Amino acid sequence: MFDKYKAQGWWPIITEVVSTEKETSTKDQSKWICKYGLAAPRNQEEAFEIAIGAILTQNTSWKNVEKALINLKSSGNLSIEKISSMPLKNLENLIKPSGFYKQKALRLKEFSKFVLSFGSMRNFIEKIDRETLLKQKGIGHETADSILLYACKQKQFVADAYTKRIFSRIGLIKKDTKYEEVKKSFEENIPKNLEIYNEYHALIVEHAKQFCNKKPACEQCPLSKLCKKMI
DNA sequence: AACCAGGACGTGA
DNA sequence: TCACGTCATGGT
Repeated sequence: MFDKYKAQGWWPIITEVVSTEKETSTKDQSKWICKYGLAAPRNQEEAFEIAIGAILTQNTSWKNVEKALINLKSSGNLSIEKISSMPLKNLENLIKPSGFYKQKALRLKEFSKFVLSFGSMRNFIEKIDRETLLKQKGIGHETADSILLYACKQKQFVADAYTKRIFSRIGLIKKDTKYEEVKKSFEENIPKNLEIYNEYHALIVEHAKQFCNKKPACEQCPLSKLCKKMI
């Protein structure tokens, strides 16, 4: 997969692009895009954004999550303090494009307050463990592992639905294998290395999007030869 | 116009 | 434990 897709450079981060065109310089023409390959998180703000993105992307396409994140960021509300203190209705409106916006607004607020209970994002990153994180409402296995791996740099393999779909089709696991078991088998069979955990999951997502989606494109798939195609 | 998207939770069996 | 309904917007 790496040969095919190259390094993914997760996690993606929302960044402001300032236009340098002179003709329209009367207005401050800036736009926001989602950028990969930044070696994020480079600071606590990005770590927090990653956690927020992990919650927003629950059963939702990343494209819709981008819209929600840009709404938050461009309005200056993508911070622990703002999300935990702003009116619920405002938050709901900002994240509406990501879907399930009422429950997600609550989850974002609860999570932000949870981080605040550690004192700061830095302390949260230092102290948080998987069991404690899983007790938070709205944070299940995958979201927890995404936050721990990509925001906190802990060696936790993210075994999402894509992972199960690809590797059950290939024939390496059964399709009814539970999350914790899939996670364990990966952690036992690939090098215990942060970069590899990071990149491996990102490649799985890319592969699932390009070829191994619900209706797979097996003809063009780079893994076609080694796959048992157990659709 | 159905169907799907980087899930999680509450419920009843 | 486990299958099933619910939550919701935007793209194909």
